[in-house]
Amino acid sequence: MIGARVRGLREERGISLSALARLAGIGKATLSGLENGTRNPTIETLYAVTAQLGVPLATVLAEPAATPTVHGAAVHATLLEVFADADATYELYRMRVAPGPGQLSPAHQPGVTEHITVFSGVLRAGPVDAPATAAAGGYLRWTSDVPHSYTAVGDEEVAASLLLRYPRA
Amino acid sequence: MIGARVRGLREERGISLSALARLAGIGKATLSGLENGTRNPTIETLYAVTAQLGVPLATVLAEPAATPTVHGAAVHATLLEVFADADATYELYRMRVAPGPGQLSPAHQPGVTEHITVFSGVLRAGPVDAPATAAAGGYLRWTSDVPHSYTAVGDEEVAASLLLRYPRA
DNA sequence: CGGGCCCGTTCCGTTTACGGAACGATGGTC
DNA sequence: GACCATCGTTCCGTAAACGGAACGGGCCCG
Repeated sequence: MIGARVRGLREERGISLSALARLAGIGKATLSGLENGTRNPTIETLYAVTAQLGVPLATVLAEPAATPTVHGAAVHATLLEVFADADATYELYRMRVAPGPGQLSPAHQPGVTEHITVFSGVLRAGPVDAPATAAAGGYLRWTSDVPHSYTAVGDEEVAASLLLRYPRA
Repeated sequence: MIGARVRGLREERGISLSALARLAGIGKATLSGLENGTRNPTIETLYAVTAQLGVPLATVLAEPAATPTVHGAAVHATLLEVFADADATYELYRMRVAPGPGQLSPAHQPGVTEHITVFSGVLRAGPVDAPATAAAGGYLRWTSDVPHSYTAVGDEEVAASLLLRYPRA
């Protein structure tokens, strides 16, 4: 898993296992075992390798579901950041809405608001009884304690940022 | 360094070293040595701990600023994502504004717009001749082809997301 | 073909990270 | 006071990660 990523990065750069081990100041046996997954490396060892590869440690630490994604019929969102404040918790998503029939989302807790800034395409979203439309650069905002919908207008996929605000109960 | 972060996260949660070691399925000696920096833990060990703390591994691996950050007198922004569309390029930032005198920013190219959603604190920002104010959950938007300013109102630091839209020339 | 070179893996002795147990310190209860 | 539970550190034998050396394989060159 992590070994495969290291090996991939090394081969991308076209350098040999022996050479990388020498550059990183570790034994060839260590690097071989790391790449093949037969060793459980220390942070220090892994850092020596990633530093030589010029990538941050996080690159090879394939977090299993580190960035949770939400899939739906038309909507696909990736969590970029969570911010927990005294008054509310914010979740910032990168959202894509595929063209077609759109997607319905059930009501959230009372007081939850959604904030969308459209990057590209045309989005029609909001409470099912009063959706609004925004094109690239536009902004939408509604209180999502009622069922709401997301629909891409036209044939183009919509890209946008979605901010969910959950007030402290 | 990394030990201090683990200790900080553990104490934030108010659980003892013994309890965390038991939950993570590792020895108390191991966790003690890890927190005090007298051991060089394996990935496996560190993962067991961070998983129990509910944070990704990257949280405790003090990466030297992998993502570019913009520092100013009062504003500190971290680039989260860049989105290049046919019509415009978007840059999404995580922004903090320190309390105090605020910060002035010169005019951008014509047509550039800024979009801010405030997470916490109260922010006063916009064109210098017509700034607007937003509290937690609020949204600001202006065309930034004129000089503009950012100021935290009150003593609390402002946290927000900043979206910059650069129309294609 | 033989020799030299570098490749990646395997072997092996040393170092060290590991978990369990023992330790002294602290706080609460009777 | 004695007692007990839990805290975080230290001690210690074991398991394993470490680097160096040896190994087999592939390639090039004379």
